[in-house]
Amino acid sequence: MSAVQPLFDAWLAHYGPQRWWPGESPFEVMVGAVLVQRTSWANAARAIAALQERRLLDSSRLLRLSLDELGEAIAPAGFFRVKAARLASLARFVEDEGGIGEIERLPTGTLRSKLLSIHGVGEETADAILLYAFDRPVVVIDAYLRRILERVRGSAGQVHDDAIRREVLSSIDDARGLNELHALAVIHGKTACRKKPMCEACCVRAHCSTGRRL
DNA sequence: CACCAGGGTGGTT
DNA sequence: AACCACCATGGT
Repeated sequence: MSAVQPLFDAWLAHYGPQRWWPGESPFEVMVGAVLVQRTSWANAARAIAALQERRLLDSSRLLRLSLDELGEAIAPAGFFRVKAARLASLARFVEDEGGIGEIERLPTGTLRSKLLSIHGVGEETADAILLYAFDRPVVVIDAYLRRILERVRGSAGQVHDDAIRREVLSSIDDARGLNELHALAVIHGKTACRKKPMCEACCVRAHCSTGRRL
């Protein structure tokens, strides 16, 4: 019996469909996935807007810029020196693969391995790119989802990512649902009570003991 | 003032 | 394998 379905149903009913990711092209989504690392979406969005204004949401054009210039453009997203290098390696990957059109043809497992080989792309970023840029049915596991599932499971000890993947996929296995699940987990984590670990009422019921509503 | 935000890397134990 | 410091801006 999976604990995921009741959470998904409650969140969807309460918050409504989120329809992530706000991005017009796969490359823009990839860039956004890096820029938002450990950063609020509001700040990442400013950096994306700055790139858009300079017509840099294009791998070949982005590669022509120096890291200093790139860093200056994305400064609002924070960690700008690190992220400038990561965007450059992302753009180089797209160019080396022959463009987004070629990347779209790769099988999900192959694409995931390639994404993970990019410097600055870890598991969460790779899975977010697979799901939101390329519409692949993968589970995006972030700190929110881990925290929530650990609490719902109740038992001590950490829940391994592969166990989370299997449990989620037993209830939700299509890209559309997995898209909503991750978005709703983030929205819930930002708006519901922040007790660590989250109380069960926050996760499952219509209210939580701190008085903030689900 | 402290704490957080849609992580990942490199170094140390 | 499990920590740890570090990266940096903007909002609350």
